[in-house]
Amino acid sequence: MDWLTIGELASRSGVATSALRFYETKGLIDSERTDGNQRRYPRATLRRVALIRAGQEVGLSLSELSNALETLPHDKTPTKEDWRRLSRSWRERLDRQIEELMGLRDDLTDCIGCGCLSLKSCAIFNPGDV
Amino acid sequence: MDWLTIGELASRSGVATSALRFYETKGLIDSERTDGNQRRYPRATLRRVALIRAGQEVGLSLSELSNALETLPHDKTPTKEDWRRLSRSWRERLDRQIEELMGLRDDLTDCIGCGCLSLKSCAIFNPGDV
DNA sequence: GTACCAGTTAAAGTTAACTTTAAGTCAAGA
DNA sequence: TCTTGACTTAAAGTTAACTTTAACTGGTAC
Repeated sequence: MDWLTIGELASRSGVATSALRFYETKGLIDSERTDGNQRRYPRATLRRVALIRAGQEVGLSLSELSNALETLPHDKTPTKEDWRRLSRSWRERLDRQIEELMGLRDDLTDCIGCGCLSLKSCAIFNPGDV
Repeated sequence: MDWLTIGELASRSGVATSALRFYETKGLIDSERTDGNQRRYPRATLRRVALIRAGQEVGLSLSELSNALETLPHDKTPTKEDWRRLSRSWRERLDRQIEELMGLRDDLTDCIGCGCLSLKSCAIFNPGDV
């Protein structure tokens, strides 16, 4: 197995070293140390970091990600089942998010059409569907 | 014209009084004062606050909103043209956001289908389309 | 051996969007 | 008059997700 320094991991993942250290304090990733106390990451960490960034895109917080990734192995490739489970739940989340934004867009479109200067009847102005 | 106290504005808009005062420090809304130094808001502020919340939903920051609202009258209903301009630009923003999320969802769907354990070829793992 | 870059740590700083706190004022009801 | 409850302010606190800083160590090129 070949190991990555924090600088290598940073440049390959596009995530700053400071962020990687930060992730480590949060338990999202972990590392071995050399004799000189430097971090060395297994290759699988590259994937793990990519997952973290993808998860953030989906709108997950680091602590939610921490829970989600808890079930995945730190030092090797996750199984198909691991990945299937994760990606399915993220997809559902994305679906909900898109749903929500599209609803808002529809409301907005209606408003453009109608001029929508009535506070009482406008969907945008009455988010709780009053 | 009848005026709203900060408490009334808060309960009608669903925004905390502390947030309303905060908005005022940011110049997003403004108020008159009574002899006893209490804030009184014109009715139009209700709409303005609703616009702020809607804008936030669309993903705008308060400072972006501050710019967007700068062109609107503080103390009366915006004209159709004011509103048309605003809602159109917000709609475009929403379109882009939805576009982006749908792209991510497609990638994710592909990944579910393929098991997607290859770091090299996976769209999720290679956000920059590598 | 000396320069220099990559790495180490703990602690403080950053930004957004508020909330909380503390200490005080004002208006209305019993 | 006394007591609430709604209001006022400035200043400090909160949370997330990091970044920056300062002071130090380790490894490599010349």
